[in-house]
Amino acid sequence: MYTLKRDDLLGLEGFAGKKADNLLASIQQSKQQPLARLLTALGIRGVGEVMAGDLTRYYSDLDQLSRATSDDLQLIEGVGPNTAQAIVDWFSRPANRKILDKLRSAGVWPIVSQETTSDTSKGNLAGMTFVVTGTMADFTRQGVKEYIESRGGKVIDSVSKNTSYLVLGENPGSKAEKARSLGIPILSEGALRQLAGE
DNA sequence: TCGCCTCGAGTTCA
DNA sequence: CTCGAGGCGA
Repeated sequence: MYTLKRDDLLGLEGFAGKKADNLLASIQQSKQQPLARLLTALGIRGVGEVMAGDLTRYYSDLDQLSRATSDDLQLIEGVGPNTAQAIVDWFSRPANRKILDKLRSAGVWPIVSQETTSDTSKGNLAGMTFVVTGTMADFTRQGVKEYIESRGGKVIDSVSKNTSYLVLGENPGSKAEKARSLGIPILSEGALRQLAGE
């Protein structure tokens, strides 16, 4: 694999020393993403953001995961025969093994990340589950999620009777209706902050 | 068999 | 962002 050199950049217009250094540093930085993030990007059927996070709690790098059998995987909460098989199949494909080789030789080989063990025992929202619908004024969706999770709450994306609160924004979808019919308490953005103790 | 939850793809809007 | 499909656990 060809590795971009600092001198390559210096030949380009507009790339004086500092800018070149910044770019190279930025590229290096991009290789330091959490394992769960890379796992999601592999495109294994049934493995999205949440599943990937769960998997990294049991397997701390791709080598370990690639050696897992279907039975091993099914011991994990939320992983059944179907998903387990999809994972085993993915790692058995020669084309995918090549991808892994390339990642490894490019230095993209994350091990388990710092995050995710967000202990749910702390924070004002501990033990509560939230569903967010509509658009928030002061938050991006990711932002609301982080806000809630950092205070011990959990964010899921469909309303059920287990949902503690529905956080309602502008232009809500069908979730608002469902929450109402289930008698789920509805929170405005401000009410959420209040509940969180702001 | 059913309800809950995640995934994944389609839509809409700035 | 929404919403339907389908996997998983009970």
